[in-house]
Amino acid sequence: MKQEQNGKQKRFLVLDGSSLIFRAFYALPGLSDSHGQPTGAIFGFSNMLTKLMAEQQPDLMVLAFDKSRHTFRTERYADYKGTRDKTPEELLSQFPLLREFAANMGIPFLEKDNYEADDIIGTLATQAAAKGYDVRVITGDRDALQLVRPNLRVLLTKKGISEIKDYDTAAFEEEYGFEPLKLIDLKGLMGDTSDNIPGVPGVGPKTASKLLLAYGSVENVLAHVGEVSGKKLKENLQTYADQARLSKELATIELHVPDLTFAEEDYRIQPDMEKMQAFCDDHELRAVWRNFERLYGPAELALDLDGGENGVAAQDLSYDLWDEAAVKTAARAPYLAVSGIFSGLAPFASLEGLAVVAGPDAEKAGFVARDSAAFPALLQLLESDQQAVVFGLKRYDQAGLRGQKAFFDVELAAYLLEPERSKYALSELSQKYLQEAAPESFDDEKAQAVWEAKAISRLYPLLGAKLEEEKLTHLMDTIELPLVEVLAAMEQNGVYVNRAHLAEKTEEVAGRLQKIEAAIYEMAGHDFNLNSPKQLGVVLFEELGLPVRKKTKTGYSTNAEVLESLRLEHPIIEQILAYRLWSKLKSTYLDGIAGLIRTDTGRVHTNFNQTVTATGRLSSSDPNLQNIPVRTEEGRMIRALFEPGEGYDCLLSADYSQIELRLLAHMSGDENFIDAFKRGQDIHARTAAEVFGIPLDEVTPELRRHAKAVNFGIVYGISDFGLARNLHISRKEAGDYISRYFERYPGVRAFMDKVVAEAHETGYVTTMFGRRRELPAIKSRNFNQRMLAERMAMNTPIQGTAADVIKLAMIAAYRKLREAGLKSRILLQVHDELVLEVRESELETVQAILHEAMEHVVSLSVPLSIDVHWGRNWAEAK
DNA sequence: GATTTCACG
DNA sequence: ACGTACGTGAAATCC
Repeated sequence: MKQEQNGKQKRFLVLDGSSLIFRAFYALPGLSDSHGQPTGAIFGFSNMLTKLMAEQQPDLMVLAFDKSRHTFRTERYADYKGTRDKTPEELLSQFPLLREFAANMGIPFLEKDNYEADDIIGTLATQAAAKGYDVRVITGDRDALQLVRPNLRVLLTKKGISEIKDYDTAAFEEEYGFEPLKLIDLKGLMGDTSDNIPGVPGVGPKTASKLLLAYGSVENVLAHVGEVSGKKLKENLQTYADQARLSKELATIELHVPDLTFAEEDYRIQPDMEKMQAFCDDHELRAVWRNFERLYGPAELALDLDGGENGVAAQDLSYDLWDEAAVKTAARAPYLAVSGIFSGLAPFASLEGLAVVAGPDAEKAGFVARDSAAFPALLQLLESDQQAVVFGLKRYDQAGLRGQKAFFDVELAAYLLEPERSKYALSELSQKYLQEAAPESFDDEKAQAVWEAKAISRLYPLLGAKLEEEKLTHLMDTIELPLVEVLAAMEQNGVYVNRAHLAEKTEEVAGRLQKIEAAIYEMAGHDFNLNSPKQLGVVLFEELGLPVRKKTKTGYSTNAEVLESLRLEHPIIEQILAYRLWSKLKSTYLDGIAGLIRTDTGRVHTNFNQTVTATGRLSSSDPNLQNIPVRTEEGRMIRALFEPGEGYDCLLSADYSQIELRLLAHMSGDENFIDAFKRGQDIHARTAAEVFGIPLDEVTPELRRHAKAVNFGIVYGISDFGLARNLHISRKEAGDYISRYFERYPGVRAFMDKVVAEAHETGYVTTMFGRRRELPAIKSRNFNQRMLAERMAMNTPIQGTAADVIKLAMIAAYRKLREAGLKSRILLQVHDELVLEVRESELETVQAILHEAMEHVVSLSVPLSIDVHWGRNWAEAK
């Protein structure tokens, strides 16, 4: 079953020198050697290179560079890459060094008049791939993805240069949904601002993808322009047809650069160790030399081609095709580690097959394809009480394996153990917990699933034991695992958005923006890019001479707070604030959401991410439906676009009243605080009365506002500085507020002190339900970092407990709605609020269920209470 | 990719 | 002396 792949296939690494050196230059601060020669870029670049060579073990290499700005593309279109600034001198001066470095390494350094690095890369890489070499293009430029094909993968540098994403055809298609070569059609339609390729006005990535999905190419879109829906779109496609063709041409990498032929002998790596050492000595690149030595010197890594101890050893990814008897045998295993192959666009999914490893000491992995006779038997087994373990349970749920109690999820386990990690890829968990790296690539998706199932089968006992040790098992079993089913359903439900209404609003806002823009340019005396804080800064603070209130690390600050303070200084400010407001609404909400309405369901299906936040909250993305505007009248019109879908009558919102402060009252046990909530008082007014020493009925709105800010401050981990800044009062006054607050609520002070002290002792804090967050910075000698950690120590137990509570309430509400046989269902969670789609006839019952589920899900020393509102859209449900 | 800005709880 | 409120995600610019 195992294929002998790449056994003798030689590996050719093709580097986009221009792209990588730019990345290296901007990633590293201005290093220089003692002669004053800047060396940051060369340092970063050579480190990257040696690392890459150690990992990739290439046989052949080449470095390609742009020669000059003038190319056959600028010939065709003078403005091509016309927005690029000129290369900084500190970088230019490093190019001769780079040539020298490449020469010493024995790596060919190629540049061609009239062509870009991309074209050299395209020409050599495709020739070599056609000849059967294992070709890998390394670049930071996404354009190169169009080259992906059999034998040719593109490794895209992300996040500076340290992280790399590997694209083969399958990976590309998974992300983009079409074949790599179609990337040029995509650019033809949408253009590319960074290269100044115009594209077709009004066509962004969403529209372009849609058009390509329907018609396949720019030419075919233009040929069928009559069928395209949307009047404006059709018009633009007709008017800008030539521009679209030109854009595609500009985006196409040339694969036939003249006088350039791939021949193996020209690209063998032949380093000159002596020259290399002299070079590194000369420019004080000690770390580079060390890496280089490790690579070619004492010969450890260099000889480690076929593995050894560091995880590159070929792993056994063979498997048996299971029949029903094999499935039956597997049922006797203590658990089944499972990894699925899915199809379908999230949040909808189908299982195409499952790789299975039966328990910790299975002899061999099994594979069961969807069409095999054993598949139903395996599904049945997984739906029984058989313990099953997966990575990323939600997707399985969405593929139909729903409502099972005997599932465990290693991704969720890793999240509970380390909620601050940014990623929980199985490969990383394997590296960290099993000290075993994932293979660089897999022969096919079955081999990958087999590897995953094996990794899961070994991670499960390990992570399970760690959860026990950290007392996180209960949280896992009662909150995170049961919640998966609820989130899976919410994502599939989606929310209906009124498209017609949305389109109208978009037009309206576009018109408004144009007027504001014109007024601003008029006042400024010239056009500029209003979306650029940098250009705006020049206009406001240099040309108009307005006073500078605040600076960012790169220039003048132009945020709303600063602009607000300049309101009376110049009429342009008012307009800029208006522009910011409307352009935010248009780009993020109107255009952003329009692009994510699914044509098959007519609804938007957000992702509810369960392993993102450090505190235990959920997050929402693509689109984020947890930050839909509500605070301003203009913003609420966005909210009004969300309506009940067919078969439903209203949207209902149920939000907790002051849940964080109530939890603080309970957890701190402060009697005064608890008393306020038990009496059902307005907590901010009561706080004002306490802090300012006046009777409750003499609290003015202004005093209440100040007290409210103090309450917020307490939850965030109070500091006089922050409070002063928020209320525009002096730091001393803010300090007085805080000390009077703590005098009146001594239990709160004691609680905060205790939490911080515990964090210092143990290095972590916990919520009421045992969720934990490590705070290593609390021991930092850096004052700022330590203070930040202390504020996190105060905030996390409160925010995290609130997250625990609403998660429990969601599970309870979901179950009760189902048990009652209701059609009404939960659509969204916004941290302290649930949004449901409700039938009028069920309104009473739904409310009763929510009160019960949300208010009585835990028993505290203060009552929990919710406010419920409903209406014909989300804005009315307030 | 990093930075800035701004939307939410 | 230090110089920030806690937790998120998305869009845009400039590199």
